[in-house]
Amino acid sequence: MMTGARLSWKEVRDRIHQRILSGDYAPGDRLPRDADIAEELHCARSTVQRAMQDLSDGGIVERRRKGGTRVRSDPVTRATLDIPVTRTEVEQKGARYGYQLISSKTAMTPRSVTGNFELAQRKEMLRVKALHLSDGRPYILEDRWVDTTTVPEILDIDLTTVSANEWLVQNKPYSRCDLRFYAESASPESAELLNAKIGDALFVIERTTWIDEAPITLVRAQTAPGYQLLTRI
Amino acid sequence: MMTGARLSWKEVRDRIHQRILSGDYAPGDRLPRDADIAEELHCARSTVQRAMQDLSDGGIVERRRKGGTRVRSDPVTRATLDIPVTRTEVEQKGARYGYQLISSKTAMTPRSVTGNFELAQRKEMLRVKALHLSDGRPYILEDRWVDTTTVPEILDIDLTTVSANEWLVQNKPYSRCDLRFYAESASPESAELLNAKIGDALFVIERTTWIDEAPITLVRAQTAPGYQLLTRI
DNA sequence: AAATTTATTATGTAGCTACATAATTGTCAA
DNA sequence: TTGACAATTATGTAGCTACATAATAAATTT
Repeated sequence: MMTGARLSWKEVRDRIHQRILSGDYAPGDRLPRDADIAEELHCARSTVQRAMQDLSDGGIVERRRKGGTRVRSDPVTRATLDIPVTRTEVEQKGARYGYQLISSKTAMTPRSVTGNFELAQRKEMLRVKALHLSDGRPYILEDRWVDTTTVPEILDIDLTTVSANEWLVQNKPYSRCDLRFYAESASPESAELLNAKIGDALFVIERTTWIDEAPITLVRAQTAPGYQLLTRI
Repeated sequence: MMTGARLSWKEVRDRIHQRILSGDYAPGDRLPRDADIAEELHCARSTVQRAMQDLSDGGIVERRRKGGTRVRSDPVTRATLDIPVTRTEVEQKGARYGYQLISSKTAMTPRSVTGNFELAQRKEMLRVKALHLSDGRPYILEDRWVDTTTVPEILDIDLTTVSANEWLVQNKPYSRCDLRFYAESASPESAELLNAKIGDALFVIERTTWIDEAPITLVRAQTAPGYQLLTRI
């Protein structure tokens, strides 16, 4: 990684970050202009620019034209999450993946669903319930609505052999995705399917996707007790 | 945004993304080399490089030297989360922020804590319990361990007036942060403090931070019933 | 003194070149 | 056939220039 003469933009970034960490620049302080840092570190302004841009993306500093760069005085913890296809998630843990379709039928969406999609009107969609298994044990219970106007092909898919999760993600890329995380008590139905006790605290991942403005799917994925979501390294 | 003659790297990115979305390039397919795309779109290779890098960061494509660029065949949902200081979070919702210190005393860390910090030995740390309020109602109950070797100053801070959350984030920047999300049933103690019922499903945010290799703090933040974490737009 | 316009300044972006690096492919000898 | 080495190739990075853009500061007018 260019350990010799020239500094890479990542090295520049880390040096500047280090100065912030060590207290050289405190929250709210203004940093020197890119050009001055470049001169000091004997590198090009474009290198400093890339480094600063990365620190800005990471929520470490704030940059404004003419105003310069300053250390964020209201720091946020910014994290990146990866949510893979459930099959992959299970297999990456070295477990055997299993899948069961519970039900699949068209129905009128409740208001909570149209609300999530930011639709004014309720409409008919395909509702698919399915269970993902890890080494034969319940892992994730998903309750999904698929917009059959946007994705009519879903009606021809045999969802007993391919999960909607997998099929959609492989065949219907989305341009927008909203995620929502919360906790919920297990209903009698969920508890039975997830092999949990009624009232157990379940971690829920809710995902809504669109292609342009058109809804694709909304999933409520209830995870089995003990499930944890970690930030990627 | 340079709508005229030249294409910005974001426009290039969006065009390539669009082709993937429309099915021109399917998962697993190899895209043309940067130079060819540059020629086709009448822009510089560096512009395509920036666009591709962004798509790669976003988990849309995979790039390998010599191997070229291909559409990820195992797509992941990648999301960015912002977790602000609790005060800011409350105030951004237009609510009045409140804070109560419950307890603060040094104690021997249990194994679960040292495990999170990746420490071999148990050690004495400061344990701080506090309640964050939104419009006077319980919002987040935090149970925190602070490494007094790394952050000895914390012992001189009056934690009845300043929350450890705020003081640490303003004064002790971290170089590494691990996050963990899960659901948990309310214990009798938590239920009372959070104004919830015993056994209610609570959403928990667990955060561990380090400066270089040295532990700073580990917080278990139990949120009040109804709390939801959303991805930033 | 307030409002408007103009100049200044720091960051943002695009284009070009040159070279570094990692993978793969091809060649040749043992 | 296999192993080692060399050539090729596509991406990655750094440096430079030129100009765009936004925000502030200064100057000017009302």
